[in-house]
Amino acid sequence: MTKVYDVQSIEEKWQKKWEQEHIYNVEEISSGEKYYVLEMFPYPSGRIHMGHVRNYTIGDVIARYKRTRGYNVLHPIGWDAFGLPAENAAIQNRVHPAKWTYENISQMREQLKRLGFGYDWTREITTCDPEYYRWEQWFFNRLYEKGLVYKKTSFVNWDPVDQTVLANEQVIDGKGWRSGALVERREIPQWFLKISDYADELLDDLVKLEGWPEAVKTMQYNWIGRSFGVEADFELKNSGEVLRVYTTRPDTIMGATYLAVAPEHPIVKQVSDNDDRVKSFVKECMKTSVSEADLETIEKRGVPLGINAVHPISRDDIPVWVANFVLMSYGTGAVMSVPAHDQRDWEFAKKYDIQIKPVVYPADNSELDLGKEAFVEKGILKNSGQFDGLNFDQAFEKISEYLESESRGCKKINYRLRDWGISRQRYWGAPIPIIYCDSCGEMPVPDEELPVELPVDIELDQKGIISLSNVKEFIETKCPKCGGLAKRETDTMDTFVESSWYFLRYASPEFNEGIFDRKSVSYWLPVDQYIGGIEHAILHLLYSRFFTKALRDIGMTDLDEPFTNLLTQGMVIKDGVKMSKSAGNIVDPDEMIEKYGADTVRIFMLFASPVQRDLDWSEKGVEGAYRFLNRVWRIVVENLSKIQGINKTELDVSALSEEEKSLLIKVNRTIKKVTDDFERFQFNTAIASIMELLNETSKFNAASESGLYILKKSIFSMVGLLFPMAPHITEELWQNLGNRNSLVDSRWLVFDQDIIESSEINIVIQVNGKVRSQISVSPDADQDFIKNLAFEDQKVKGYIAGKEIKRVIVVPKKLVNIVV
RNA sequence: GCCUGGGUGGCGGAAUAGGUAGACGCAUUGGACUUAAAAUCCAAUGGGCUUUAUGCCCGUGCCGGUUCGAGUCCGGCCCCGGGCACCA
Repeated sequence: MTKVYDVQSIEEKWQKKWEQEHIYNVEEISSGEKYYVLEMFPYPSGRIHMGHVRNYTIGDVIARYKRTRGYNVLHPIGWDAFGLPAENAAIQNRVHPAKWTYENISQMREQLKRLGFGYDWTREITTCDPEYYRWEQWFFNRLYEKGLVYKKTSFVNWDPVDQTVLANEQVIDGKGWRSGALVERREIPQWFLKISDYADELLDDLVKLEGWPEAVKTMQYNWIGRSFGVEADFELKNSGEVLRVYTTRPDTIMGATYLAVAPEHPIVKQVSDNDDRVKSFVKECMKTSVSEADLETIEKRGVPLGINAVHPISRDDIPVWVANFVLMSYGTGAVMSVPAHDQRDWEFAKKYDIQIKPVVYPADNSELDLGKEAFVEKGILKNSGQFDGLNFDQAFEKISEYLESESRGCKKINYRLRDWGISRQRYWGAPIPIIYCDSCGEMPVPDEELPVELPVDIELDQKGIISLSNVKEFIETKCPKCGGLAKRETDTMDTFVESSWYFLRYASPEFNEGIFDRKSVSYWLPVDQYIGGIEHAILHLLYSRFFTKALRDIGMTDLDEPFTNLLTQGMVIKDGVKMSKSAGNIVDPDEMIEKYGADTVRIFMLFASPVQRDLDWSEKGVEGAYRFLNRVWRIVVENLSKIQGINKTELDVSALSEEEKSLLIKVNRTIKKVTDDFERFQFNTAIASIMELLNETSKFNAASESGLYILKKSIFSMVGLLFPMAPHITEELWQNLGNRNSLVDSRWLVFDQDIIESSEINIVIQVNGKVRSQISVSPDADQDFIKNLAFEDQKVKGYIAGKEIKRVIVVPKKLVNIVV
């Protein structure tokens, strides 16, 4: 064994060995339990970044730990390979997206291997491979058959100079990122998946996800946003048409003093043709991006449409406005505005001098002051005719009943969740398998003609842009029904479609008779532990849940939910901001590996911060991790010859010296602590406690055979506990310690509870809640005994002398508090 | 704007069910070893006070509350991060 910890050769040696022995490849076996641990697969952007390193280190530790606990562990990896950056690279570097993507993949694959992650590489998936997206197209057809696919128009960001659709990310301060032109909203036909059909189940099943963070569940709950309200019809005076509004506060309906509709609402068009003011306002409203954050932060503005509507209950005339804060995509695209009881309506009414009519009063009879803000709480109705005196619940019932009896409204459940628009006017994506025939209409591509392959063998144009709408050979096809000339859909699918089912494909990645082998999926799924960034809390996870349920409903699986447990990791921060190319604060993992080794980088990542929280990058911290592993190396080197011959199996604990006993207890406590921490994924404190054990072991002087045995046990324990986090150095040490087996297939360490409980425990004595003294007692000392000891304590006596003792609180095994 | 998470020494963080605030690491300072440096090892390290002690007081973003006892629970505020449906 070398004196020096030779990082590079050790890591290379073990990586080679693991790969040669295919040690991480797994199969379905009938005995024992399976465990499927999965990290969110990477987008092949070029090189691995620290965020990946963190994510995959956490996953690798869990996979290795579970394997030592006897599970049959599936730990796969793949590539989320379609997406926008590949097209940007094409434009910037004139390189074909496919070439760029595959080159990135091979580079990143090597980087992952260099970090020592134990993946089953035989299951590697690449989503831009036709053998992958073929099944996605097949699934699209099933959804189409079930009526879960439909086409409608919706808005996109349009760059009027570049004549292209822009992603929200490409709109900066309302302008196209390359052209700098003011972005417009443009309405185009697009394909949608009816996720709204699953809104109730997606919402109600959240309670079943006990292994998910509350924050993620709350965010999904609010995102789906089920609300109970009322739809009410306001008749338009000019046309007799009905304007339907949705409200969750029907109790305030008598206070409605105007209606507001979205700029895209059909009735606006009728007016804007003859009203220049409305026309220019609507045009103005179209000059924003489609992102909700932008819409919600712009100044609230509106103009009157010049038409009135009849209130469905009071029959009063109220004016109709068009306003930029009303969303066409939510409810009916029209709202009744009650300035007295809604803050946004209040501000709008103040701005445009519209009447404010209070109809709900505080239940405690306190005064209603609408001078500064709206009164938005629920209360008692007044000025509401027949509904006066009712509270919210009563008013909700009576008013909806009344509207229903007059055929002017009804109760309605609404969702904030919108259907999923999957059309992208982009090249680098999976083609949507639809054919348009002039005589037969639109239809899906028959299953036997799948995959509809994305043509890869095409040239970039002068700007580096590729568009499917220019590829004649792709577009022109024949109609599956009549055989006549027909055209293919040129939109591709949102890349979220690929990532919504990849975790199922890992169960049988080579299967070519279907989307997956049912047998394999029922063995491996659900994913026992899913790990990824908190930024995916809503979209990716919600879409994956939707796909899983839809696959179940077409009879492909029995799964209700894809991910049993979810761990959301924080970001990697440097100098106060997220580590990213755009911030210019990237630290290349390869450089760190070269300098300190993969084990050091892994240990730092795990030690610097708890997994759910953001992690501050610090090279000083990396050096600390490196020092720690060097100390581990050295303690083995220095003691190797001493402990080699020790084969003791029985220990007489009562005959041990204090020092020996103390280390023995520490070893057992550390095993317990690290085990508990691993179960909770608290790797930072697990490492801290191994460091404590190392500190105590370094000070230890083995003076007897028992002492040497305890020293050996401590060293073996440290190596075993560190293995899932630092696999290379521990395998090397393990072998040098005379073991023949690999730690990969070893069993997790056990601790002896009796030894842990054999030491005395510390009891804190407080007087009036302040710590004044401490005593040491055996763990089974009873309360009265501890109480008496506390009162006899010299320091305590000084604090309680001459004072009346009001109360004594004894918390077993913790403290005594004397209140005087 | 809406939804959501966070704020503890010089720094990263610990305190698992309301019970010793600051484990472990980094940095800094002093010492040992060395011709010297690096590496390593040992020690000190939240702030203040003076009577220098087995001492006292303050201290977990801010204000208030509950409790024998609050970093932890409750109410109100401030600041920072994540998401907002075409970045992935």
